[in-house]
Amino acid sequence: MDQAEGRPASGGALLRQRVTDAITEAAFVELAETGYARMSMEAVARRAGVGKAALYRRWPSKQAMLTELIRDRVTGTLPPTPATGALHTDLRELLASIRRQLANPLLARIGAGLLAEASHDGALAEVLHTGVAAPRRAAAQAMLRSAIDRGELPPGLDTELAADLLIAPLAFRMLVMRAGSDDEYLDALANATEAALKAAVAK
Amino acid sequence: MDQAEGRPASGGALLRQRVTDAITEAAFVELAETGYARMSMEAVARRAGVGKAALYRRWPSKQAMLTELIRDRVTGTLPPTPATGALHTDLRELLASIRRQLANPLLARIGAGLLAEASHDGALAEVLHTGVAAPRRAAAQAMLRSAIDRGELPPGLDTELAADLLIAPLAFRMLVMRAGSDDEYLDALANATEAALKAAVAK
Amino acid sequence: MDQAEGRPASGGALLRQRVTDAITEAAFVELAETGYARMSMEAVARRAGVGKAALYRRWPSKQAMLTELIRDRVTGTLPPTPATGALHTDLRELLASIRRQLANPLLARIGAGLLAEASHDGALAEVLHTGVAAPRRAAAQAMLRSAIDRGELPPGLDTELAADLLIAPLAFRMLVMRAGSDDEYLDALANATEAALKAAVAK
Amino acid sequence: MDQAEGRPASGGALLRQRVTDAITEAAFVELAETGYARMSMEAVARRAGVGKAALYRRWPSKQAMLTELIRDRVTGTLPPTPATGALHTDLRELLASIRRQLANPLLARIGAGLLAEASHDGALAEVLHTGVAAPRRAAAQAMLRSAIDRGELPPGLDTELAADLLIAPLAFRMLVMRAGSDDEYLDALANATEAALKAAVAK
DNA sequence: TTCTAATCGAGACGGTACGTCCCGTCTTGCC
DNA sequence: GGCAAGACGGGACGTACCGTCTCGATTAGAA
Repeated sequence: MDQAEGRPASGGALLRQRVTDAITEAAFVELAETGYARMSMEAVARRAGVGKAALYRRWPSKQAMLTELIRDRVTGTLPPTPATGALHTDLRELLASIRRQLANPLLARIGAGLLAEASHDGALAEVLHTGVAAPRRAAAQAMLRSAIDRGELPPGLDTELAADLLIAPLAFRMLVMRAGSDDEYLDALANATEAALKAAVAK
Repeated sequence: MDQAEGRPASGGALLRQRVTDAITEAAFVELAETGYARMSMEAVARRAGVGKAALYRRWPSKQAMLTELIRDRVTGTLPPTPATGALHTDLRELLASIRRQLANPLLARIGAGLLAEASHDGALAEVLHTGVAAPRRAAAQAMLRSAIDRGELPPGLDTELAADLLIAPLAFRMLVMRAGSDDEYLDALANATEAALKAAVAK
Repeated sequence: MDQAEGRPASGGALLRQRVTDAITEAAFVELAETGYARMSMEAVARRAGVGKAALYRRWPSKQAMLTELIRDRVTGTLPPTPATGALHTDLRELLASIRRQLANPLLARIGAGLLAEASHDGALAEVLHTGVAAPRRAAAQAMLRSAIDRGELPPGLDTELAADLLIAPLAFRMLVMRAGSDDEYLDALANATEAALKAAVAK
Repeated sequence: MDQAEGRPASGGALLRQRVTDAITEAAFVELAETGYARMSMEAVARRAGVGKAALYRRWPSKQAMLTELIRDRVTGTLPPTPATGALHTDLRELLASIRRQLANPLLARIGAGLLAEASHDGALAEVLHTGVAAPRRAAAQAMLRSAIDRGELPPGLDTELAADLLIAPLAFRMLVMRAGSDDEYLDALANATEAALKAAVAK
């Protein structure tokens, strides 16, 4: 799944970067146009001006290609963890950051398909979990720990639950309900979430 | 899309209920086994012991069939709105009810696929919104209004936001993160949500 | 294959003649329009304003229906055997008669299909042989016997061969080659055939 | 319809001869077993061990495939024109040659179907006319011209009519009547035909 | 610089599923 | 019981992709 580089072998040749790039580019365009499930390898190859074999030389299957492409695109673009020095402003900033990320048009088009595929494709599920969800949860939890250190939140805070409270309402609204959220909504949500966090102590 | 009943004037022939039932049954089994996107009409027909034409006589396409099947299965199974007389117990009961619904194994298998398909299929999106989401939100909001009437929540409550706070954390966790939730999680979540609701006043 | 009439049975009812007629009429129109092999029972029923079952109540299959229809239409329409009192004029008249029959537009459309079907359908082959070919050969042979009696042809004439010589050139030309034949052609053919017949003595 | 050879400019892929051969082989077996009209592309593909797409890559439809297959099989197998130096022996030899060709078991099975299809399919009609009928008529007419040059036939011979007289009786008997013909029949037919030819002068 | 082997574009390959049409049978309710 | 209408199981039609394979024509590392 990662043979896109390398091969110092004997008389051989390497997979050419230009080709890989053309495929990647074409694949994201196709993804955006037709969605995760409907995208066809033939269309990607055609758009990239490339033979189908060039795709299958790089990835063993359509799923694997998409999984890797998603991973590479999505990983490493983690926005900075808010650190304003106060829980309420940190919170408000985190919500704005989440909104910004979820408003990405590609994500809007293929996000749901990604989650659907992940139910059947362990590799993709893993990518999404460790590449997307985990770092964001970790950032949120770091933010919460700062607040605990500052005394803004009780030391007994259940950070697992707290991360859900922080992320879920906005993520669910945008990803699943496909509803928008204006600044007022975020303000109100920040207030409510702050209250929730203060009550989120483990038993 | 709903011609399974009704009479085209005179002398005509009706779609037979037994066949419709066999197809419906087979379709759900296939859905559970292979998921929303991978399911094949041929497999459904084969399993139902039916010709492919019997499917296409009822629905114009695979998408239409699935959309209608989902609608019929999912609509009308609305659990009762909690009405214990106290916000906290209502809340706890609603969370338990949501967990029960989301634990449905069929839903677990095809829920994500459904959401993915809905991004590209307006009819399905509509079905999911008006058939699934809207009644549940309405029930949650009715519950909240009772609490307002009893003075447990402020009259200025933003019920739109409040519904998100009620439903999203658990739904997101189970549907998207595919994580479980034990009774302790629900207890703690109920506490935190109650606090959030009390702070969820519109600006 | 012959149940189109009859059935004085117990409390039953008879197949209605009006329906049979409508089907027959429609079948010939469809035959003429789409040919023997392409004709569809659904189209016949539709055109006749009749249920498909009405067809299958009368005939066990598409082939059987066509076979019987062809038989009924084609049998009994035998033109009179020429008897002018002289071989040459008899001959010329017979050729004109053959040309007239083969110029039938329905025959032109479905004749070849009929022959093709007959290769795979013994019943149809039988119908065509005993209903169409045999009586015409018999008439030709009667004509030849008159000529022998008059001394215009030798008594040792091979009437089997002679019938081929009489019928085949024109029939092959029109039926298989789908070529026309004007009066001059028929005149010349009559001359040549007369010469051939005089030489057609069995060894 | 003929792209089985040739190169589409550069880098492309060719239809593989082995596959084409397997399909051709399978198609003729199926043709012989089930006839022209009943033959199915799925059965051909199955028997050839080939995907249906391999067929449709070569020919746009079932009809086109059969038309081309027939053309290729039937064209170029023209037997030599008799040239014994005497009309009577030429004639006898030509009849024997016709009998030999029409006794081909494949032809016996699908010949009629071919003619039937030709009524509805101009391409096939053309193939049969220019590929099968025309060269044979031309050969017969060449044979007749030699006889004229030798003085065995009158210079005013109507060669169009003469070709009919030569070919039709035997062809009609075998192809349409599906009757056999022994050597005695051919001897007698040769005698009669020779007499007919001598009388076949244009008006 | 020449050799040489893997990569390249193109697209054919065996398959599977799509949605359509027709076969011959069966079902429904009316006459 | 026949009738019109048309649903039924089945099977072939011709199309679109899947992932693999084949073909000459590059192309770049090793000699």
